[in-house]
Amino acid sequence: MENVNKKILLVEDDLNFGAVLKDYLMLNDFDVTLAKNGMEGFEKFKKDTYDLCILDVMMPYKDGYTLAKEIREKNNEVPIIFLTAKSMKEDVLKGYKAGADDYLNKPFDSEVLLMKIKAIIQRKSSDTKAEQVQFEFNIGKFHLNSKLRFLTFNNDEPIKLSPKENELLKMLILHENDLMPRELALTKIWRDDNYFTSRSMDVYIAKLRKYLKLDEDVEILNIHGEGFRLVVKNKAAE
Amino acid sequence: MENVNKKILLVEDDLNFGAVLKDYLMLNDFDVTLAKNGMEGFEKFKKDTYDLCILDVMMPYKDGYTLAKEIREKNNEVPIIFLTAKSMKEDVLKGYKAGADDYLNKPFDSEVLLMKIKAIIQRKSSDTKAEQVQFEFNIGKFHLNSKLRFLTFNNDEPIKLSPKENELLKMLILHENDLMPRELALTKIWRDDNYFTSRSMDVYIAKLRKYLKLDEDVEILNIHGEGFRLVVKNKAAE
DNA sequence: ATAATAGATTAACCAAACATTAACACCTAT
DNA sequence: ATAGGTGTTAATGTTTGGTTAATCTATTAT
Repeated sequence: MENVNKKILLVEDDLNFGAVLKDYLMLNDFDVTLAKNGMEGFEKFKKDTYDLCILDVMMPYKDGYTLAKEIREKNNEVPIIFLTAKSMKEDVLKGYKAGADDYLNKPFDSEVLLMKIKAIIQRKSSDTKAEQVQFEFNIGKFHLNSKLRFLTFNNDEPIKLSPKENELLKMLILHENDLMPRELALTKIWRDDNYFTSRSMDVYIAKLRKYLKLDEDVEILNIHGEGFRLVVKNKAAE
Repeated sequence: MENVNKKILLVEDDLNFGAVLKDYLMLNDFDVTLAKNGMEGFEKFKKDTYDLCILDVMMPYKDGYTLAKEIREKNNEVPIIFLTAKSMKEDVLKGYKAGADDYLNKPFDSEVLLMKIKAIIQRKSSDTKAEQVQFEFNIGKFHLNSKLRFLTFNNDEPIKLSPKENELLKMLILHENDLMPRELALTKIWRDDNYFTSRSMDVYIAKLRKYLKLDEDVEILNIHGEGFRLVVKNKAAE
């Protein structure tokens, strides 16, 4: 692949500051799209793919956290950096919970931001190298479209999947017939690994099992203490 | 494998602060090793593998940056967080250049540190998992998949193995036809060698023997006072 | 030969992990 | 306001895994 510039979505309601920051980043060889509020930011996010999102926290109508959550529902991977004037602990924690990769208090030094951006993009691009852009999967007699989040069986009406159902099923399919470690799903999808998220995951496994009952050859098995395994029997007959 | 706690190397010359931070992290289910200077930190780093390093920047003899550079020479992947009293831009940049993943100014909020640690470990944890060891074995007419923990005989339905059964059988296979010392299994699998774990192991040997009865050429023999020996007869006929 | 030690096997028991359904909280859109 | 969708927490039941106990058998040392 050629060396294409990294694309950044910058959402900042302070138009002056936003323009200055955009120029600075563009001078440093990033492709920057500027949105002036959360709504516009989300629209632009949906229309394109970005390597990084920089979100101001305090914005009218839709704040940075809400936007981050919406972005996370669409894309669980893209790095997010929050910009904020306040440095209150609650806000920082809220940010990390919303799936932030980093946090920066205003006023900040632009060179520091640049370093952070480079560090984050670098580490993402290394573990994203096996990145799955693929979003259509066949499993037994099912077909999953993980971009539109629906699952079809034969010619039945498609089953709409929630974001979590979709992510979990996709991860199971990507490990078809192999172990999908519990911990992996929890850290990647739930972004936290504790007793409650683990119970929550069990609930979703039960939901998926219910859907998958339509094809008796498809089954989610548990490997006690390790994780789950999606198996497809009679594959020869496919 | 069981859910082992993440290991953190903490290098901090302020013994008081170091001990407090160590306790706090251990309360949050991390395995913490504390080193009181750069030299000791590097020694400990070489002796073990860690999921994260937290380095104080200002330390006598060997500062945090130098240590980070040494660590990066050995390991390009392990996440590093710097702790520093100063918030000077040059230092921050120097830190990122040395391969930092994050940066925290003292005094900092311990909950914030905890969030950062979790965020960082999560995003790293996927590519660290690539440790592919051997997990498929043939023994007589059996086939063992020790990753998915099952044992198949011919085309029979796979026999599900418990973690202990699986580990023990794997160890026996790795010593095929040779002595597998009792003490080895106890220290490696049971992590303790006493009367009760020894009885427990006998129970597991009995369980394995029951499974292995399917193939009359495979047998677990006892070597009195020494250990066990997995033998395969008529190997020529295989 | 016999006592002492080591091993074999089955069963009983408890704790942890998992499964499933229901209740609840939250947000969004009507 | 309210209905629908999504995700978490609670409540309850089931399964699995591991230890311990009880009872027997084999081996070794004297």
